Amino acid sequence: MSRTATDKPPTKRQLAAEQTRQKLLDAALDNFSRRPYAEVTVGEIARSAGVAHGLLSHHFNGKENLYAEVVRKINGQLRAATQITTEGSAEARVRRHLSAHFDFLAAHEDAAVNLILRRAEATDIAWEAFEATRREGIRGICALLNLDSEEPSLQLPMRGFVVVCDEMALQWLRNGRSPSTGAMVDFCMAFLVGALEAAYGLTPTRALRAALEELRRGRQSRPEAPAAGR
Amino acid sequence: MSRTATDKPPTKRQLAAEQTRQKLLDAALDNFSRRPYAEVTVGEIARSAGVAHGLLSHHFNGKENLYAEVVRKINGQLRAATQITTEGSAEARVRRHLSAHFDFLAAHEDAAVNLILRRAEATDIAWEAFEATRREGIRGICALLNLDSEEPSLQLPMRGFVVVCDEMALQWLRNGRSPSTGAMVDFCMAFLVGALEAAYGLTPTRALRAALEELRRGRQSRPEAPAAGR
Amino acid sequence: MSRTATDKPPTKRQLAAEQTRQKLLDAALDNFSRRPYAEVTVGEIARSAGVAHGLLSHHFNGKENLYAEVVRKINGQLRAATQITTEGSAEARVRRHLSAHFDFLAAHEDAAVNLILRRAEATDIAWEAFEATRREGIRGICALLNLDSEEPSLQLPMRGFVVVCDEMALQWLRNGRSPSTGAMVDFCMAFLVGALEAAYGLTPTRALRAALEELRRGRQSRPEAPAAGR
Amino acid sequence: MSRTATDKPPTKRQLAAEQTRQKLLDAALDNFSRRPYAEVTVGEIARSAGVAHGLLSHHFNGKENLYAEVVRKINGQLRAATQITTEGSAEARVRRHLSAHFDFLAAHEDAAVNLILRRAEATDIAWEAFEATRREGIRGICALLNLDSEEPSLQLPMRGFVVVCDEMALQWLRNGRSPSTGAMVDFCMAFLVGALEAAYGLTPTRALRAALEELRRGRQSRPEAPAAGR
DNA sequence: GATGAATGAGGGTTCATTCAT
DNA sequence: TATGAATGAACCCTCATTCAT
Repeated sequence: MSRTATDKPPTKRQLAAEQTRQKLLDAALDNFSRRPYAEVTVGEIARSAGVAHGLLSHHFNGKENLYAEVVRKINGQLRAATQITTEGSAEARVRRHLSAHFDFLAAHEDAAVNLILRRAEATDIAWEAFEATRREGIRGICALLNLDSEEPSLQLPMRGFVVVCDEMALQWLRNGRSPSTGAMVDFCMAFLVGALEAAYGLTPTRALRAALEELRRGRQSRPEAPAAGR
Repeated sequence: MSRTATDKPPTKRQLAAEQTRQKLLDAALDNFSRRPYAEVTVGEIARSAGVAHGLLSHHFNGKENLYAEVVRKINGQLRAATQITTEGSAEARVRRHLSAHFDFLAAHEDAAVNLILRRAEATDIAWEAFEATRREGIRGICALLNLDSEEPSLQLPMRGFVVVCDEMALQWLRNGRSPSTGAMVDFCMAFLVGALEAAYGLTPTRALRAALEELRRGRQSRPEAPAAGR
Repeated sequence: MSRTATDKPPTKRQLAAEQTRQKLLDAALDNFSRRPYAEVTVGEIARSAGVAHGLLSHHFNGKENLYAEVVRKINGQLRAATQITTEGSAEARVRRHLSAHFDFLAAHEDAAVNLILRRAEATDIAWEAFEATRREGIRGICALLNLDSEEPSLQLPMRGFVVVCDEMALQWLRNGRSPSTGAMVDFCMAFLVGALEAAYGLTPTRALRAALEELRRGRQSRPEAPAAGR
Repeated sequence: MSRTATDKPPTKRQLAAEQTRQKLLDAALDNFSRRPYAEVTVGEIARSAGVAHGLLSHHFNGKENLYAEVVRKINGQLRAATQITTEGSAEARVRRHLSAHFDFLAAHEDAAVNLILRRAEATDIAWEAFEATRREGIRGICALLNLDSEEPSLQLPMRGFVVVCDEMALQWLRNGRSPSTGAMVDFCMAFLVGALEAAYGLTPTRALRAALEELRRGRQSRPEAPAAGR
């Protein structure tokens, strides 16, 4: 499917075909961002892309697969955008991660609402793509906190956490991005603590305790935020 | 829906009509519980109900409205099922509320998954119904904690809270209802604290502090749960 | 599906619906008579019938079924047209039967060519209809000759016989119906003798011998036909 | 097909092209043997052949022509396979011819059913190929019997004869090749007599009488077969 | 000669809704 | 109120063919 290292250099035609594929993908991203799956027709997508609608099946083997590809694409972009540097404390890095997350969503509002935050079921095949994004999000946060994202007791709480971030982001976008990104991050951090405590309540591990203390320490060093529970 | 305050006793025809309406509503609830909106046809619903499909438009003015009605119905049932007695502490009552919530979801699994937890957008008109449920859920929790659900600083965190409960419930149902309802409630309570702290972080009100202390008090009296933040 | 004796008299609407059904059926018969299955579109049929094309699926559940219905219809007509009186010798009755057969084919030339003589496979479901016609044809001839059409040794020869009649009829229609119907019948009779002798060769039964003698007797009493094998 | 009498030795490219052509032709024969014309796509054929589907139009000028070519090819093979030696009486040679016919059909069952016996109309251009086969078959039999296959009075009966052989062969293949080839040949011979008598009935020529006597003589010398008309 | 990307007409079917009965 | 025949827009997909490379 993808060209390997031993491939001959792509010919002009292959290049053109790839371009067409991208045009279709972009057009689909655009359309699916604005209207629900069922309301977007392949004809519209092809028209947006300026190509014959038959090409859609040629390149993507049907509307469903194209949709899934779109979801994968936007989520890949999200993942790339939330890769953050390793500087600073874990808490600081989580904050930067979340901040980048919100920035990305704000920069791709339509796509964010319809292809990231609201996981419209659409179709089985796309569902997989949604799930992958979610798992990836959890893995990212866990890594920053030195937690094992596969740990069973973390599954539910972390899922809850990412979902809470998404839902709040959704409302935030609807509200015209108020309150500030910083406040949104604060909210998320509070929920993150809640999530970890939930997990800790079920199975109190050393790693969890360390992560929680890390988060608390970070919070205290930010004087504008009230000390927890005091 | 229509009969006014001057109500004459309903004629036989009105009675029969109401029965037909209910048959359609029940059939629709059943069908929409099992398949996404777009995959359910009015023909199927009418067939399930054993009536002519033309009646669907007659009684509900179209598929969309019927769907919204279905969402309203199931959510009304949910609301009724989570009305709890006023005994005990606020914390205890919140727990009972959540417990009842999970029980209801477990008892109506299909409907829960498709009509409550996953707010398939479906259509603008149904979206309203989903939103109403969510608002109602928030109001319920707030009332138990003596909080004003209209308070702006509570909007986002509380939305996050209900959403987190729903998402975890969704996974829980998928997992065959493991872990126990009690553990699920614990999870939710931890997130509730997180939500309130998030709100308190933004605008520290007396009511919030009281609610938080209430929750902490409750938690301490349940020795198996670890003390917060230690 | 069909109304039974206890049915209430059909309402006007049922009557109208049945009329529509017939219009569709007639239009389909006409179209399928002129062009092969694959070249006839449902749109054309509906247009010919002067109704919406959606009705085609409504009444017949798809093009394939409509086609099969058409085949059944024309073959039913053929069967009706070849019911002959019981007067005369067996040989005379067979001749009348064949004569009627040719007359019918000539009167419905297009349909005959495409829906009777050339059993375009079209589709599994239509194949059944073609087969039924053939079986019926065999049964008819056998009955006239006091033969058991289920007799295994008769299967192949009789199949061959009806097929030979059909093929010759096809050429006959192509030739502008020359030679005369009488000559065509003579041809068929000769093949019928061939068929029965083939069967007799394999399993010489009394019934077969009787039938053969019957045919020979008939032939001798028609002086213009040459005595066999002299 | 193209290279003329002045033939230079074929270049490598011509050779390769011819190979491609053959690959395509073989793949097409295989595919058309298994599914009706309309259900076979050029893409499948090209894939089977392992070449680009564009080549199909290049080499054969379209699907229809390729199909006709396939019919010609298989029928050419059939013709070759039924060339028999000149030993023995006319009757014996006819039998050998028919025997070879059945053997070939059995050895190429799929192709036989779909490309020889059942003359699916497919398309005008293929029809010609089917007709040619049929004419050739008639000519072959006539030659063995010293009959002029162009004789008008023979047209219809002989057509009937070959068609009867084909139809019985079709059933025979469906029945798992029962009864034996010998019995099938017997059947055919009986029909051949029927055909010739039909022709003789219309126009009693010396050649026909000779042929009939030849066949009868052959039959008598095969004691297990009952004498005709006794 | 060979490739396969591109075309786009054309297909059959589904389905929510309407409306005469 | 109930029926279900009728409508026809809209859908996605298939596919033979073309043609630049």
